[in-house]
Amino acid sequence: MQIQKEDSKERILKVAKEEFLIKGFKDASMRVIAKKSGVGLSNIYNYFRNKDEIFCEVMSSVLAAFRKMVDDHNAPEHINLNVFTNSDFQHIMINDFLGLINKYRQELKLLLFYSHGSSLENFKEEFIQESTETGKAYLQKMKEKYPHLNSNISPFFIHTISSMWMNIIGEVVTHDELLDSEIEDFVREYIAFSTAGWKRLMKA
Amino acid sequence: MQIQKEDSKERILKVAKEEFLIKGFKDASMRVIAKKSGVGLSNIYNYFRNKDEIFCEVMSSVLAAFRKMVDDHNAPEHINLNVFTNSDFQHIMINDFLGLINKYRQELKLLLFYSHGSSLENFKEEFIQESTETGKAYLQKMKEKYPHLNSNISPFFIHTISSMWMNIIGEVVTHDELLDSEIEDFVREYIAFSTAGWKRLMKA
Amino acid sequence: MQIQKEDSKERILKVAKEEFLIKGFKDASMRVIAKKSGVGLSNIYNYFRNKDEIFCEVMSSVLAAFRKMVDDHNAPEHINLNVFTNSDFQHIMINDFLGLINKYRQELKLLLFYSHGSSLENFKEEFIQESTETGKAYLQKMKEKYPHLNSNISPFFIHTISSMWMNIIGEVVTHDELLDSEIEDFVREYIAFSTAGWKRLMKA
Amino acid sequence: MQIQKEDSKERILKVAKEEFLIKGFKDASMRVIAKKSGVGLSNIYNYFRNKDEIFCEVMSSVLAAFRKMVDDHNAPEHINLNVFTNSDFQHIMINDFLGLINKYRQELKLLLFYSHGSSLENFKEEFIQESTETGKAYLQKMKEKYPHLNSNISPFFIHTISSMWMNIIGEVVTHDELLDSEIEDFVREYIAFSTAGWKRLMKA
DNA sequence: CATGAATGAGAATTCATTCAT
DNA sequence: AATGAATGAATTCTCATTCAT
Repeated sequence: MQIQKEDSKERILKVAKEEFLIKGFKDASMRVIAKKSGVGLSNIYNYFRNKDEIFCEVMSSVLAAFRKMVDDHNAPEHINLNVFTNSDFQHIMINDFLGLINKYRQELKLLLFYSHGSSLENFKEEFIQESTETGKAYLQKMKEKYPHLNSNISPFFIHTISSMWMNIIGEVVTHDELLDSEIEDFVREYIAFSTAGWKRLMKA
Repeated sequence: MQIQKEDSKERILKVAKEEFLIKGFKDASMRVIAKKSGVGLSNIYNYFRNKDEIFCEVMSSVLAAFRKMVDDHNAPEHINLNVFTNSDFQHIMINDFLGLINKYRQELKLLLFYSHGSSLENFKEEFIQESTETGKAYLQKMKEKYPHLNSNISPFFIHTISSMWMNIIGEVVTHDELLDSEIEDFVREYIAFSTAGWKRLMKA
Repeated sequence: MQIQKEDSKERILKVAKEEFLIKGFKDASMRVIAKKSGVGLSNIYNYFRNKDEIFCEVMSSVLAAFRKMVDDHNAPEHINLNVFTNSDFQHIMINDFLGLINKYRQELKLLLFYSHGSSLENFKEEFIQESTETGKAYLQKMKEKYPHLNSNISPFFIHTISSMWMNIIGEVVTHDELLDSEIEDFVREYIAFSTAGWKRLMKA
Repeated sequence: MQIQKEDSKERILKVAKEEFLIKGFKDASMRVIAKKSGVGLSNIYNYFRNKDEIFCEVMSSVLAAFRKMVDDHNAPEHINLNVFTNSDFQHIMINDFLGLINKYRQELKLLLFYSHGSSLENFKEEFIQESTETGKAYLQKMKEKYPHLNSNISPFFIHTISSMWMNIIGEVVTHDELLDSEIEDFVREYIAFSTAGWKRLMKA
């Protein structure tokens, strides 16, 4: 019947991703995925153990890239006390983020907005938590090195800033229509905004 | 059997709110709500047309308060070009927000995180959109009044800032454990952070 | 459509019993039960929480009768050291059993042979265990009262005798075709057989 | 990948036996058997026509041994009118049984308790039926040879005694924990019990 | 205002088996 | 002898909602 043979798995993944983006993980139906993939419903289970495994496989590449990026930024040679205040540094980091976003726009959308019910539903919260801890550690080091600076920032503020990062990613990812130039404008503005903000906070 | 008679509706609303907070709108079950309310399942439909109407009714008070607050802040006498840069002004506004949050913590949680599947699922997006338009109008007026200031902020930046506000509300609402003092610290920090940011952006 | 209205539950129970007797608990299908009952599949779940609850309800009467009979026989005034050796006593007990069997033939069949997968699947084993303990207690008392008798019977023998009782019930229940006279013959023979057996064992 | 090549069949049989013992014939899954055997699911069908054939092959040895034992005992030179009443004779027979049980404990368990759904599910009943006929023939011969003895035993009693034999086998097979000495005690007791029983029945 | 029965579509997953290679 | 894809029917149970009384 179907012309294709072995790419069933790829078709399933492709269709599943589309369905997840339309309905969300929980409301996406295996029946529909099967039908749209031109694959027998039960046959899907020869490729994936369950719906969650499909979701995770759809997400695997972005998760790996995400993890790699975070680890790179946390690598010892990059640990630098200017993270928040140095706009060059921020530029690099943001551009990395933008690269990720451009490549994995759909997956990030799924991760941030459509993962409810899957085993990745807590990813965002967990990542925020992790970022918060990283942020606290930065401030701790700062306090040691530059005692004259105010590094006495409340934990909840750091948490909120981490959350904002995720929020920004969510916004960029959601707005497919943004031109590159618009994003660049935004980035410039955000860097100006936040570096000024951090300077003020820490000079107090 | 049941002592109460007419407060059935109140009991339904109370139980429904709890269920929505536990399961989310979509996954909350009418059966469970009926059982926990001590009300016959079909009887619920004498009080509400459907599950969505329950959700909206649960949410009606917070929506009204929200609307009122926004309208108040947008009232002509409050329109003021110091919105972003004057920290006193921000303080007032934030305190209003905090009052709302304290009073409607659960409802806001529902609105921001548990409304998927309901007719209010787009509330957050719509509100962000509205705020964005308001923000744009402010800047427009600013440009007219103080031509020397930079009011050429990209629409997406404004949108993102609006989104951040919602995000912050979400964070505060989520963290029930925060002490008042911690929130005060956070507010002071955030005001310092953002007013500095805005000043820098507009002076450019 | 259907002429009957309120007896749906009864029809479901009746049909379910039939299906269980044909297919066994596990292989009986809710769909089939629904179809044969002239009831919508999902409607069954207005009457019963799940398949197991149907089974238990089908079985409730026989379980109660069973329990009552056992308790009666274990009542203090009936505790008697001639249980095994006195044929009159056995006659009474057996006749009670036969009454039960006649009344609950199908249910007993379900309980003994068709309960696999249900929450009652261990009933037989548990009952044998209980009977074994009761048997041991009898022998213990006997030892105290008539020291000259041999009451040193191995636990496994007692267990096996208990199991045999269940086995006999199973056989009688299975053979619907037996005439009352045939059962009477059997009972007479079995009593002769077993009382002689016990006497020999205990005189040793 | 796998070191073994041709013993695939043996591995399948071994694993299948384990699965049957855990889940029963019907609930044992071909997929699981394949996975645990390290054999492709469809490859199993190169060795066996279907699940039933696996079960039968697992059971073939015990069935042959069972058949042989029964035939031996029914051989003309062994036909003896003391079957029931002579304890020496019973001892021999029982020891044969115990040998079988020790060697084929698992298979007997499968045959008696886990064969539901397979083509051997009626083995027990059929064997009981066969034993019953054999028993009747014995009694018939007895009646001819010793007219003064009561050989007028009801068919259902004979059937039940045959069933008891199977029941006893089931109990012994089930209780893996029994020591040899405990089994010996039990056998001695059972022989005493049943020979006394039979004597009483036939002298009447 | 309340009840309980009914509906019909929907969910994910599992099954033994077959087929083409 | 082995693989992996495919099949098609089956499973129990849940859902929001409606209807007649």
